[in-house]
Amino acid sequence: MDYKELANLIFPNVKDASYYEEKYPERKLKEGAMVVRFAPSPTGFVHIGGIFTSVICSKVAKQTDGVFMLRIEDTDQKREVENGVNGIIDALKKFDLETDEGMTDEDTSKGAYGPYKQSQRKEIYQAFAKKLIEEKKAYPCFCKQEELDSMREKQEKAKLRPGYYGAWAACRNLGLDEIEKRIKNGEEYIIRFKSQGDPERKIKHHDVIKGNIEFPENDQDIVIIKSDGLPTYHFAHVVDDYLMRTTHVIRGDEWLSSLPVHIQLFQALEVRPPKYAHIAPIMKEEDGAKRKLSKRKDPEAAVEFYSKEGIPADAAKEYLLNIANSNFEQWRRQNKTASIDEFELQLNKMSVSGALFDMVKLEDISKSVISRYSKEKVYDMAYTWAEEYDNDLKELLQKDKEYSLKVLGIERGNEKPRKDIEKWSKLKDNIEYMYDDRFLSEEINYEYQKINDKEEIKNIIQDYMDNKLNLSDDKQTWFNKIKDVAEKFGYAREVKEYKQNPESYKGHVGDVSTVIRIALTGRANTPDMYEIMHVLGKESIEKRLNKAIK
RNA sequence: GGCCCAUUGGUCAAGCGGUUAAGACGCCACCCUCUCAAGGUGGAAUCAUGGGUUCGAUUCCCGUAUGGGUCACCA
Repeated sequence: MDYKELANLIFPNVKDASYYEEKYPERKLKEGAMVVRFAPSPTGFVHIGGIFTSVICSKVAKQTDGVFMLRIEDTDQKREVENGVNGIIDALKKFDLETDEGMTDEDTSKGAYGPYKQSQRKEIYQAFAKKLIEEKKAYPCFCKQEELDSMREKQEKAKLRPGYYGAWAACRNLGLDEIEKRIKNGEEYIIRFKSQGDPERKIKHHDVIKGNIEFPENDQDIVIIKSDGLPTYHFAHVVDDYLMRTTHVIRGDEWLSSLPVHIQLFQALEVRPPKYAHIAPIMKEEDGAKRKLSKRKDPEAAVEFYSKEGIPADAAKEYLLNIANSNFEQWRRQNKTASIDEFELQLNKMSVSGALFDMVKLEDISKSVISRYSKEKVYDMAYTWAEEYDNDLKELLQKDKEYSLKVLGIERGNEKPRKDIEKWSKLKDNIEYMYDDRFLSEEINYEYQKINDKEEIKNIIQDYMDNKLNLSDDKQTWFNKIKDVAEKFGYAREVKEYKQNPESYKGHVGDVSTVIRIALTGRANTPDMYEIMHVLGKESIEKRLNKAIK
C-alpha cells in the first residue's frame, strides 16, 4: 500500500482536485478589482459586526468593479439554526447591501463559483484533502477525545505548550499497514494536516489593516476534516477562497492568530494566499472595562435592535462607515446630499484597535440623515416601521395621509432642515399633538411658563383669536400681530427692548407667543408656529384655543 | 501562562522627528431667535509610564503597566 492507495481508501469517490481548479478558473476582472466575501455562520443571530464587515466588503468591491460574495459557513451542524441563512440575507437586504454572488435564499444561490454553502461543498474539500494525503501532507488520526484530553492534561502539568504537535502527535507517523488495518477495522478517524512548521522560525506577513506582523510558524497538526466528513473552518477557508478566487479576505481580527495556519495550508496546496484585512471588533464599555459587543449582553449587538428602534439603515451605515474611515464625516460635511456610494473607503485607513460603540453619535448621525429625507420618504419609512412595531402610529399616519405628509413636512426641505427625529420610535411623541382627534380628546394639563395668571392667559388668547388670527397673513404680518397683542397687554414687542428695560414691561413677545403655542399644542417647544398654524387650519386652531380657555 | 496586537481629550480620531497637537460627537457659554431643534462663535478637556536614540520626540528603539485577541473534531 502506498499513499495514493491510502488516499483512495479514505476518499474513494471524489474527483481530482485539478477538476475543481479547472472548473473555477481565475476571474477575468480588471486590474485592481477586489473579490471579497462575507462568510457568516447561520447561527440565527446577525451581529452588527457582520454588517460592519459587509459594509466594508460591499464598498471595496463596488469601488474596484470587483465581486462581493455571500458564503455560508455551516460546517458546524450543531450550531446551525433553522432559517439562519434567510436571517442573514434579510439583514443584508435591510441594510441595502447587495451581493454579486452567493446565497440568495435558504437553498438557492447565484454565481459561477458555487455552491456557496459549505455543507454542499463536502466533496470539494475532500478532493483537496485527498490530494494532501497522497502528498503525505495530511494523515488520518485515530485519537479519541479522551486521549486528547489526557494529553492536554499532561502537557499542562509539565507546563508545555498544549496541542497536537511533534512528538505528541501520536498518529503522525503511523505505518501505512497499521493505518489500513485500523480503517478496515472500522475505527473512527479524522484527517489532520502534517505540519512542517517550526515555532523557532518566524513568518512575516503584511496585513492590509494591521500592517506588518511576525508570528512563530505553526507546528500544530490541526484537524482539516472532521469525523462527519466536513472540513474545519481553517481548511474550508483555504479551499474556498482559493477556488472562489478571493483576492482579499476581510474578516474579524479574532482570526489573526490563526493566520500562520492558513498561510501554511495555502503553501501546502501550492497556491498563493489572498491578501488579508483583519478588522478590529466594535467594543462596548461596561464598568470601566472594554469588551467586544456581546450578543448575550448587548441589545445593540443585534441588527434587530436597529429596526426595532427605528434607526434607518442608512444612518447605521453612515455610523459604521464613520468608524471604518474617520475621514468619512469630513467628506459628508462637504457632500451633504451625496450617496455614500461616492465615498471612497480605504482599508489601510481603518483603525487597528476596536472602537467603542457610541449610541449618542449614532443618534446624531441618524438625526442628520433623517433631516435630509423628503416628507414622502419620512412618511414611507415611518409607516413601514410602524406596521411592524407600533400599530398606534400606523393608524395615526394612515388616517389622513395628506395631512400626515403636511405634518412631516414642517420645516423640512429648506436649507437648514429640522433635525429633531433620530428614530421612528420617537416620532409619535413629536407629532401626535398635531392630530385633532388625539389632541382635543385628551385632558391636557397646560403648563404655562412665564405668564401664569389665568385671567391674563385667557385674555391674551381671546384677543388673539378674535382680532388677530388670519391665516392669509404672510409670516411678517402674522408675527406683527402677535407683537400687537404683546404690546396691548404690556409686554415688549421685541425681546431686545425688554432686555434693555426689563422694569418697563411685564415680559416680552416671546412670553406671549409661548402662551399661544401652549394653548395650541400643549407644549412649550414646537417647530415653527406659523407653519404649525397653517397645517392645522383655522377650524382646528379655534377649537384648540377655545379648549385652552375653557 | 505562551503567542500576537494595541494605548492621543469622556467617546471616535487626524498626526507619520520640529505643529499654537486638526476635526466630529458630547459638555459649557454666548450669538441668532416667538419656543425648541438646527445654525454660528468661543471654551474646558488628550499624547499610559520609565529609559534610551537624537540638537529635538506624540512620532523611532527597549522595558513596565493597562487593555484586547487567541490557544477545539466552534466558526
